[in-house]
Amino acid sequence: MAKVLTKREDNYAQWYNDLVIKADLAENSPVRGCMIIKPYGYAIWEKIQAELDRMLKATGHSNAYFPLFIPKSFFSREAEHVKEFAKECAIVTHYRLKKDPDGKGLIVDENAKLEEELIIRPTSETIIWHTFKNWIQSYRDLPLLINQWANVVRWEMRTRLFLRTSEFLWQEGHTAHATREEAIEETEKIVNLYTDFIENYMGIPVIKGLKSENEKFAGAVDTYAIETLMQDGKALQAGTSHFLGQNFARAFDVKFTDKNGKQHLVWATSWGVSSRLVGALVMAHSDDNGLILPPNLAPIQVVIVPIYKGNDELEKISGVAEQIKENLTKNGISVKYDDRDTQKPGWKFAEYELKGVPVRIAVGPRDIANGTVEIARRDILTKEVIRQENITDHIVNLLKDIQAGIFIKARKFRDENTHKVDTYEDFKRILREKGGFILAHWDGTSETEKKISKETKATIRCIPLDGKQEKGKCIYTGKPSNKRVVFAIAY
RNA sequence: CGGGGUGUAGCGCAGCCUGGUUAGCGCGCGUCGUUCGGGACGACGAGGUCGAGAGUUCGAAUCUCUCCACCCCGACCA
Repeated sequence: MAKVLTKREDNYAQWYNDLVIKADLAENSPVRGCMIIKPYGYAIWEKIQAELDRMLKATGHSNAYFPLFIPKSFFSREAEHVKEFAKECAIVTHYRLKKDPDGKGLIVDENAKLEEELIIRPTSETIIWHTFKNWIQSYRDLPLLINQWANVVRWEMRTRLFLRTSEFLWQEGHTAHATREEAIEETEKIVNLYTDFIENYMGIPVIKGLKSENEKFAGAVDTYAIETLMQDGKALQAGTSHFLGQNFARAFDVKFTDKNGKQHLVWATSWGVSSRLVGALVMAHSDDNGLILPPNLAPIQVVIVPIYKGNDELEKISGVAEQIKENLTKNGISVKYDDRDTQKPGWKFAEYELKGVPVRIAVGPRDIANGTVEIARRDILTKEVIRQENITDHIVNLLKDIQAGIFIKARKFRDENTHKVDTYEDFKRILREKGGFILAHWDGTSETEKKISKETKATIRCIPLDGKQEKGKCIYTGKPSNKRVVFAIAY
């Protein structure tokens, strides 16, 4: 037993760290707060990317690329924006090094100071809106629907692999529209697109909603968010979509001429999901034996492990295994046949379990004699023996079952850990004893929200979009409220 | 930036308090043999500027001082 994980119930945070490292997803880098994403972890990110990219293109968005560096002056243009991001920016001040005259190392060449410092993008609204000014003149140029896949840097105090790192990978969409209604429609379209992706590909149920004033994006009129619940009862924001109103158009003077020759400021949105989703995927489904990956995002969906003594046996087994692999591959399934003789079967079983491969097929001498294979599913750890001739259909259906089962299990967990409370005492008790999402009435003021968050660490995750209107009293102030909001302790 | 802690082989650690041959252990790694249906076993082997610098001493991983790095807890956050 080489790679044992901390048990979730002993220390959930440690379990997560162990898992990310032992499943070869990522490791810490020499640079504080930054991670090295290893091939297996990156393969998951690539699956996420590929599907989202397809969905975004299908809804009319085009990819482009904007610079990593943003002139400092761009930042000051939008007041709210600068206020929020100023405290976590990395800044480039010089462009040259020179030999240290006193030693062997290198030092910054003070003669190579930049006239205007460059900020490493924490997000790209400013440089994009600076550019959009030149791209947009007429209503004929609208809507403008741009996405970019990029890295960004936010100088974080405390970091955790995938969940919060100083540098992370994401996609950021930036759109411009002629009307307010159209921009809001775009903002909502993206929230729904993210929801579709996270529920149907990642297998994680979400709550869609609006952010409160305190929690919304700096520079946005409204922020829509999708919130997910992790196995330890903490919430994780999985994606955001912002209706920016005319704030950035005003700051960067982006106007268009309408059909009647009149000039108007354009309406904007921006939205993104990040490599944090990999962390969500790990925390939402996995168990004490390792990762559990939904088939739709698993880099390897099926692994075939031969069990043999000697080359004669291996040859026979390989004949069967290669045939199975070929048939599955024809059905669009990604299969790995692991015939390495450097590792034992038991070692391979444990390794693929740790890495969350949804289905394992074992083929040994008994199977050759009987015309069977052994099939093990990762999510519920069951094994069955089936006839070789039925295998392709069986696996196709099994992968569908696993995908559905993972989602149903996560949804059941989410539902069981969502509580309605009507008093502040119950609120604190549930938070302490169970965690999870708490649906409670709130008087709508930032002041109350801040007090609750200071006293309990719980924040308003969102004001649900599909929440029913319901008369009630704020759990903190007793003032009237007509809708419950979602509270939780969040990542 | 406050409060706590840790730096010894690729990884995880012991040794330090009470200085003394050649600095140990587990995992991992290499070779050979037996194994192979849930992380095999045995034998042999390779691998170290003990975070850095200065000091005390006949002698420092061990004592003293300075510096550096990282981790955990708080304030910030996708």
